[in-house]
Amino acid sequence: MNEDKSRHMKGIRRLAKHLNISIGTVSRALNGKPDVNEETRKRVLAAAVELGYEPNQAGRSLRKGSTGAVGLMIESSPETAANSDNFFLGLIDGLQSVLSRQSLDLLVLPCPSEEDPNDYLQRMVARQLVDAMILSATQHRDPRIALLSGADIPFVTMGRAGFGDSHAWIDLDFEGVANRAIDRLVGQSHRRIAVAVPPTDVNLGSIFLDGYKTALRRHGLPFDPDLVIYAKTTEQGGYVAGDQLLGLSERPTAILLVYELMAIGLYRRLSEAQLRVGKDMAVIGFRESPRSRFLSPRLTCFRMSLHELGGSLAESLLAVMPQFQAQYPLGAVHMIWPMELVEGESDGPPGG
Amino acid sequence: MNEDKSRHMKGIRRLAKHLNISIGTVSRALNGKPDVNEETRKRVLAAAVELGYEPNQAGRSLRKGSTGAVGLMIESSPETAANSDNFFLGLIDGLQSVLSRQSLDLLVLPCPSEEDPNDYLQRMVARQLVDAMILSATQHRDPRIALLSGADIPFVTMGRAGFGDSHAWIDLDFEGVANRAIDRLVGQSHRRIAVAVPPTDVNLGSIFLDGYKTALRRHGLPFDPDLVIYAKTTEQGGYVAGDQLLGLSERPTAILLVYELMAIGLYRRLSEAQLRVGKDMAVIGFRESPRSRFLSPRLTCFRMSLHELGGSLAESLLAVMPQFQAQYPLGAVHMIWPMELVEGESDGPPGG
DNA sequence: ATAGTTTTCGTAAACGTTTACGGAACAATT
DNA sequence: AATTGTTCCGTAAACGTTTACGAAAACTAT
Repeated sequence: MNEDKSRHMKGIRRLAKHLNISIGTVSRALNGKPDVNEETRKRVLAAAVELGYEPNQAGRSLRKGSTGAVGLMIESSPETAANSDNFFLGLIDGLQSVLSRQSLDLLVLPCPSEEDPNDYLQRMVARQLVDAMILSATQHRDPRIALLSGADIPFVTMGRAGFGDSHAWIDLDFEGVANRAIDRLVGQSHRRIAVAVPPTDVNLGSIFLDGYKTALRRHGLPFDPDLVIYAKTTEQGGYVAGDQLLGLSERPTAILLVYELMAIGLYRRLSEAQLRVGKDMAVIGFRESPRSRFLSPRLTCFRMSLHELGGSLAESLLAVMPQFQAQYPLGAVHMIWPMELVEGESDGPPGG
Repeated sequence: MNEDKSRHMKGIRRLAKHLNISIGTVSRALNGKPDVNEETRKRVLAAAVELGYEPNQAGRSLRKGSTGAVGLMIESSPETAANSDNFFLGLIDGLQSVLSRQSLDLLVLPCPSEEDPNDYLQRMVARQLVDAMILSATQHRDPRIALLSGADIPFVTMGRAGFGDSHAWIDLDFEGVANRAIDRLVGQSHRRIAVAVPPTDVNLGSIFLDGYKTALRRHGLPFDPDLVIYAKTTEQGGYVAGDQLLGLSERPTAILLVYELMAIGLYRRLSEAQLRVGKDMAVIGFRESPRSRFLSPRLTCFRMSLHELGGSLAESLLAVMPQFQAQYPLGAVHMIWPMELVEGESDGPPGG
């Protein structure tokens, strides 16, 4: 060929020169357009790998108006870092497994802790480096939702937001977990059951609390506000939750944690008070982690597949992206993600 | 103004029409170029916020050949998810704090577990959506390094790679930690000290092991290959490391963990064997986490600031980016990140 | 052989920026 | 008044793609 002439060129132009055809044809060949001879398409594809050609994303998305990437916004503050733990990495893997089937790339967009999440999201959206967004850790009445709706960019949120919630979302089954945990504890003849939640402005806390209350009511048990312990969803939070638990005048015999991570701190605080977890105090956690199986005693908690959750999240995102609605005709999905009880040794009848 | 006429336009053109000036001037005003009247610059800036203008990234980077973003490549396999824990989120926050000062954005690029990391990196680089890369979890002789060097894209790695290592890197002080841990244990009159490392093809393992060996030699203690336990760096890995430990004919009195996470599994295994951590078996971990303070007994381990590490990583990246070498004239930094001992209750003289 | 159809390809415009270049306006110097 | 310099701004080309359009070529059917 005339590699001599194509040597100094770049991009698709180089490829075209190399093959002695026009750049239009090269582009069509690479993009699987129908009006190109199969023979030449083969030659183009072969030359592409030979020359290591990859289309320039800037040029492509400038012309197409779409980027072939979706964004996952996370917050990287030390606070979230402690909480979210390995949650995101598991989720990401599930997201990719579905997105890659549509040759969509995932970009994780971490909002700096110094910047306002709204400003950050606004900037990212305006820059148009993704076609759609996944929002994690949505707060009650999260303003980011209005922003994305207004900008008319497809998105899905991990977590309800408490509006009419007409947008697509998936949320964990906080009510179900609270219900089944109470059922189990009451079945073990516990009567005074505490619950640890983050401050109620966090969405998940109030939902969990609602589940807790209705479950108590269902069993004819009174709701005692003293038994609601507000604490951070960290190891440290679990420890201070333990503090508060021990300080109660009429000590409960069981406690429900909205975050599995808190168990570590709680375990320590209880052992400092010479209380045996599972005997003197029943503990049930929320989401299972590799950790919970290796605590002693093993933590009773609820299992879910992060990978599958990520997959469903991706599918529900595709369902609101115009390009993919033919393949994923689901509409805006609203989904409560089911969780499965994992029996440990951290609960049991009061008094052992 | 003639908003009527500018209504239907987009981008910088809209702004220009709105102000009745040329798009060239608008662009220069926004980019802080000197040849623009301060008066008009003010008007442009004001109009930009008024109309909520954000430059289109595709157009900009197509023209400039740079994107204003740097990438952090991570791997999202379930394996890494378990290991890396909250490592990345902490790191990211530190990275951002420095990068944002240069108005650089950070894009986290998670390699799907199904895709070959090299192919993925190649794709991302070729797409030109970042100006520079940060590689995490570099392996021994990591081929990604050759790839980036060849593509002539600035990068820095988190972890040595064992080549000549002429590229910029920062790595944790595995030798120092191993040395000081051994010093401490020997000072507590331990003589048989085990060490748990991942399979040696992982870079950090062999370095840690080297530090362990030289420290033993320094104290005139023999190196016994039986005391090197190969295990995964997870809770599960800590548990099976405990298994192996207990199975040794001549049981050591102390063990050194290359990963703090393993402590949870090890604690459990030891308690199952009725051994008291810190009395019957001294345990020293590697990197401190919020967790280690709430284990009982508290884990003796080594502390570092993820935030500062991220900051240094970002600075050393800027130092190899041509655009910023004036401000960060460091050259290619090779840095061993220092760590500080945190005394817990998990070690002590043999026999309590 | 002609007209119509299909297949295949080249041409050129467009996407939204940035920037080299040159020109206009004005001030300062001779 | 002519020259030089400075300040500011508009024009237009470029970046690497994709794609609407039309034309040439190759069939098909009359």
